[in-house]
Amino acid sequence: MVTDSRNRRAAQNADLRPSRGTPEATVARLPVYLRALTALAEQGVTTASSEQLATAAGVNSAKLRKDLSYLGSYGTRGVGYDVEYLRYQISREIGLTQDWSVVIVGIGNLGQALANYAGFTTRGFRIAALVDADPDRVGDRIGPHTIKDMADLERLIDRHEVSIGVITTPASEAQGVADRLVGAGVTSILNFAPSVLTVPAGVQVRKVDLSIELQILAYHEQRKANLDGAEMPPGLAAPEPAKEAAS
Amino acid sequence: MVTDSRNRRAAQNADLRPSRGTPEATVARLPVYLRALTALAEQGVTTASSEQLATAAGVNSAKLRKDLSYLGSYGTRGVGYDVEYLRYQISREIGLTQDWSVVIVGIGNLGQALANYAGFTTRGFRIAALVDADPDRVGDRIGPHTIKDMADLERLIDRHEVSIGVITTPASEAQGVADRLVGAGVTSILNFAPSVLTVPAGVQVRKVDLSIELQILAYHEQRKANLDGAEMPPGLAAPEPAKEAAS
DNA sequence: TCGATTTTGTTCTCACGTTCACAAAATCCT
DNA sequence: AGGATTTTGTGAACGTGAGAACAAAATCGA
Repeated sequence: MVTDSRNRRAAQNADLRPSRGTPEATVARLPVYLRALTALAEQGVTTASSEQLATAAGVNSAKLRKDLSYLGSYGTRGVGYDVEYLRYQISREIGLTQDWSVVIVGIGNLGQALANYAGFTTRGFRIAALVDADPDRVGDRIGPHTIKDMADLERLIDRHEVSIGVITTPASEAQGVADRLVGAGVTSILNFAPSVLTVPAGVQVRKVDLSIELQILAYHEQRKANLDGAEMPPGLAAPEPAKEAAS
Repeated sequence: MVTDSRNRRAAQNADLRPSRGTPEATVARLPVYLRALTALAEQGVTTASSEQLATAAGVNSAKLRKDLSYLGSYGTRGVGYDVEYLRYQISREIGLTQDWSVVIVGIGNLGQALANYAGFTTRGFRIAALVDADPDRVGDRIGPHTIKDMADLERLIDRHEVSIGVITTPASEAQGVADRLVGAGVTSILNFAPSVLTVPAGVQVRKVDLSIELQILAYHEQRKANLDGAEMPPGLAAPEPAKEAAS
């Protein structure tokens, strides 16, 4: 049955759930604002205008104001934002006023780096366990943590009420690990393995891919190089498609 | 001269520079397609439909087709895409048919992890140098590389024609390092330090921030938790703004 | 040869995100 | 007190991106 496509922009949910819709793009910037506020607080600044804040966060001030307006009216016209107060409000919005337990799966170079990473143990997150499949590594200590056996994954997740999993295994293992994490009750995954994860609806996955970032930079490098040298007219760049596939 | 009546959305720049504008969102997905194609090629698949490819890349097929159409018409209707041919075309578009020299600055845990990271040394990228400011670390070997002194940064960049710099220093050092990289001719930076970089126009910066990713996950976790438990009516969530700033 | 089938390339529409611009609110100064 | 000044919060315009839908091109089978 086709829902008649005529209620074009009608029935905006603007009536049903107005205030609880913070755009994704905004959510992604809130941590940046939080960091900027923390830096200002450490400098002893108690009040900041949207202009100051925007500069510190590397965005433009209109965007910052609009972003903050989704959380509520926490500024004072003619004055600016109270640094500590806004800091608390953003922390609360993100959910950093409570602690989140994190498990890191795959303690290779990257996993170790993350376990030691200062920003990781910032207030709000607690490393509940480091897990690896290699028996030789189990028992090794990384800072204050001991590497646990992969077999205990489900038990550890349950005992420490882990809701966030970080995958730093090889790509070939990532999907299997994700399945076990989800099966054990994890509902958010941060994936560093270069592989596409399939998870049930309701499970959040974010992906960090180092080689993709590099490739995006390479693309822009190449564009710059082409512009500098011979600016070739568009449409002539492609040579005749030889199209001899390796058979 | 404007033809009067009907050009509402007319005067699209579709006439001036049509072919050379690949959207950023598309560029960011090309590496994903490339990886999917490589995986298919390794399985011996020589031809793939947009549907297959899209599934492998974790996107929907209409988006994939539209993305590929920016590069040109490299598919065959009724058949699909030749895997090897498309792989080459995307590689060329991204700029992976040439080699890019990369310098990594700051060889702490993360820097070491990156230096060893397999995806990093994928075809297209070459680690030209590892650099650290700590004299104790200079001379240490990481795989096939030797850590060089920070003082030699400019010389190394020049000698190896480095165009891409990776910053894995503490946040406090990041801007200074960026300045030196740019001064020495680097035009693309991948920044892992949690700090906002200011660079001249024309220099590309991409940022990878682990704690931000975690915080975004936390936000969604909290939303899920709030929905499960007591769905509080919007507008009542905020307690009275106590607003006692630390004076 | 010609129709049936497959699958691409592209158009159109809608949703989302960004930026501008300005009224509303708060403070400051005379 | 009241006008000038500062700065927020937001409405509106604009631009980019996503997805549905379909015509055009290629193959296949009779």
